[in-house]
Amino acid sequence: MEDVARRAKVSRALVSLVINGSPQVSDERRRAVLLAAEELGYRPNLLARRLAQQRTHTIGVLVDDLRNPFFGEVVDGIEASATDLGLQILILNGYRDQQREIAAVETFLQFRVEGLALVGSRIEDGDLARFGAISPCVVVASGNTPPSVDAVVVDDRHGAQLAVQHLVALGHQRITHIDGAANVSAAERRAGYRSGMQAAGLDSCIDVRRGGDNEADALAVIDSLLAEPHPPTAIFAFNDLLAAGALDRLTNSGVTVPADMSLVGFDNTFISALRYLSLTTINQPMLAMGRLAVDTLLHRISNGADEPVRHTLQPELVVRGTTGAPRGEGKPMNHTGRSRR
Amino acid sequence: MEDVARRAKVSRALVSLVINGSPQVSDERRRAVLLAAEELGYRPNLLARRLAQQRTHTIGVLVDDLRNPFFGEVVDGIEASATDLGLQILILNGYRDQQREIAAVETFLQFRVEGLALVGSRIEDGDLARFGAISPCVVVASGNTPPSVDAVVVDDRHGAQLAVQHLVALGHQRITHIDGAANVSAAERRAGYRSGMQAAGLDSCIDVRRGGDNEADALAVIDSLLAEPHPPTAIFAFNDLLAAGALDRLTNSGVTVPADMSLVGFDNTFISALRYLSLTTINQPMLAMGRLAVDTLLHRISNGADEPVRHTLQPELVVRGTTGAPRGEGKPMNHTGRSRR
DNA sequence: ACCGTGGATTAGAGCGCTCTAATGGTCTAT
DNA sequence: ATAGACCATTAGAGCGCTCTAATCCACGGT
Repeated sequence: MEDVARRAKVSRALVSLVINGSPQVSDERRRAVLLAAEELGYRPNLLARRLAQQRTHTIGVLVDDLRNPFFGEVVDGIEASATDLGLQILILNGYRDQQREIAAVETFLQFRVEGLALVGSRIEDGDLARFGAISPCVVVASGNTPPSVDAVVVDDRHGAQLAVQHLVALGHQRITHIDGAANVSAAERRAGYRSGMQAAGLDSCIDVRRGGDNEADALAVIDSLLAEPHPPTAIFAFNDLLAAGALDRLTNSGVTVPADMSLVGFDNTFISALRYLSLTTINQPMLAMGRLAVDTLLHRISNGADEPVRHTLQPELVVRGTTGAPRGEGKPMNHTGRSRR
Repeated sequence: MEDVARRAKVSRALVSLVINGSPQVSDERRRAVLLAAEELGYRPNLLARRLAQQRTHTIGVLVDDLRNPFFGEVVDGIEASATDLGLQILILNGYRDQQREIAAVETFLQFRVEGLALVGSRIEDGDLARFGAISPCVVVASGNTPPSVDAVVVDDRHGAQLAVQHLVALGHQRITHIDGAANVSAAERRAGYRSGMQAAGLDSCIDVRRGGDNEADALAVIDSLLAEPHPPTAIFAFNDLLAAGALDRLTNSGVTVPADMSLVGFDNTFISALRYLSLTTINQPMLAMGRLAVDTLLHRISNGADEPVRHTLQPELVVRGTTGAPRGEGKPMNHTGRSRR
């Protein structure tokens, strides 16, 4: 900077003004500075600027699992909205590990980020409260209900109800839920399934099986289901991956989907949209969640320590090819069933 | 820091020493400082540290498309290796756009990163050379051959040859390639397909169709292929997504895979591993590429401006369920063909 | 000729840390 | 007792920038 100033025959302060696009610089000087900067290959030091400015214009985005397409899309929403507002985002991956997530937040804090967005975080409420006291903080897409910081979540319970309602409308009664075990949103979706079944007067058909969060977790469940004397006619899985695993095992066992068995996933990740799977699922408004997270953060930044707010977005049913009427029961059979290998 | 020093009744310098874990601090003072820091909730300012240190311990990782699982895995390799070495990584998404990628690199440079890893970058060689002159720089997984900076790539040509060899060994002759159009690695894979066919004496069967990089791009190609009087018995697609699209269109058209048609993808992304697809594909050693990228960067950092090096890793064939012998031709028919819906 | 005005420019302190060189203090050898 | 050595501690400059307040310099009005 010194060098640029000397070369342009102005003071360092003037260089700073030019770099920051101040209007009160004569065109003549501005050109001189720009030229000198160009010639010297000058690039302002962001570290120094931020230190001096006492502002970082940065929000820290912690992603529980960067490889999860669901979270990836939320991050895209955050980034889009943040860059619109001239904020930079700093992404750190939590690798599905609470300790690493806490460490990541520490890093953000040391960086003096102006806000924290925790996407799918596993951090517990106590720590959350601590962080929230230091920096504006919003939790995104974490099923548990953190009362101490702002949150942007989707109504998992309602999503599960939508799935059940869809199946019931098609004429299904014996609908089994393969759950998400200890995953963040699992409890809510389980509850939604239960209340959906009850609302349809199907209390006696309620059947929850322990699943997990990936493809393989569905396999054994399907096997045991098919071995039973009276298997269900429909399955609602905790997420798309589980549904994909179920689909594989079902078709390999000679069960035709959806003619013999209907199948609903959750999340509407791109794998459910793969034509070959064409999974009926429940969509979460991922981009909207990301945007809303930034808005919430900004609101918190300007309005200080009000009560934490909680934004709940609504999921939507996405009907694709894995659901239809049950065979010989309820409504007349739906023969859109795709013929596959 | 001032406050901590005062509270612990020591100088600022001593606080700095304690924070940095210097061995030459008496236990007594160390404890006093740590206590004071704890009580005050002191968190060192990373910006200031780095400015003063003149080192950032950070490498900038530019990802062409963060949502692409292939790149995601490369980044994981980079991160794992970097954190082992005490380096922080800064991730920026290029959104498949050259302008945004260049802007991202600018940001990295302003941050004074100590190295640049460009994953799947679309930045051209001229700009690359410019960046490489400013900061150590390694290009990862970009098919084009940048002579001016270090590179870690996979041998796409060989990968394509492996695919062809596999199909030929099964007895296929009419093998069509659905290419990647203008994508970075498309030309190399095309060339590998061609040379593989030639090596098998199948020059006359060479058939390249224009594809793209996603599922939908395969649809029209399959339609026209099936409309022909003498369709191929096998298809080698530019990537897994394209193969997934092909698989869908084929099965929907009543073509059984692999009995009537074999199919090979490329990348070994997790979608090819989905049981329901079970795609034969070509694996790229993604984690290894990430690690090697960091090694290369470190080597460049310590060894300065030698000639650029180019590390080429070898791809591998992963046989799954979409390939088998052609019907009634070559070797006896392979009936592992999965029965599906 | 003088003052006031307002825009362009600059001096210089300060952001929070690190790091070198200097200082102080204790211990051992003479 | 004294010099030397060695360790723990500290003073203070410096990292590259921003930002406030001060300065400078026309210019117009009286």
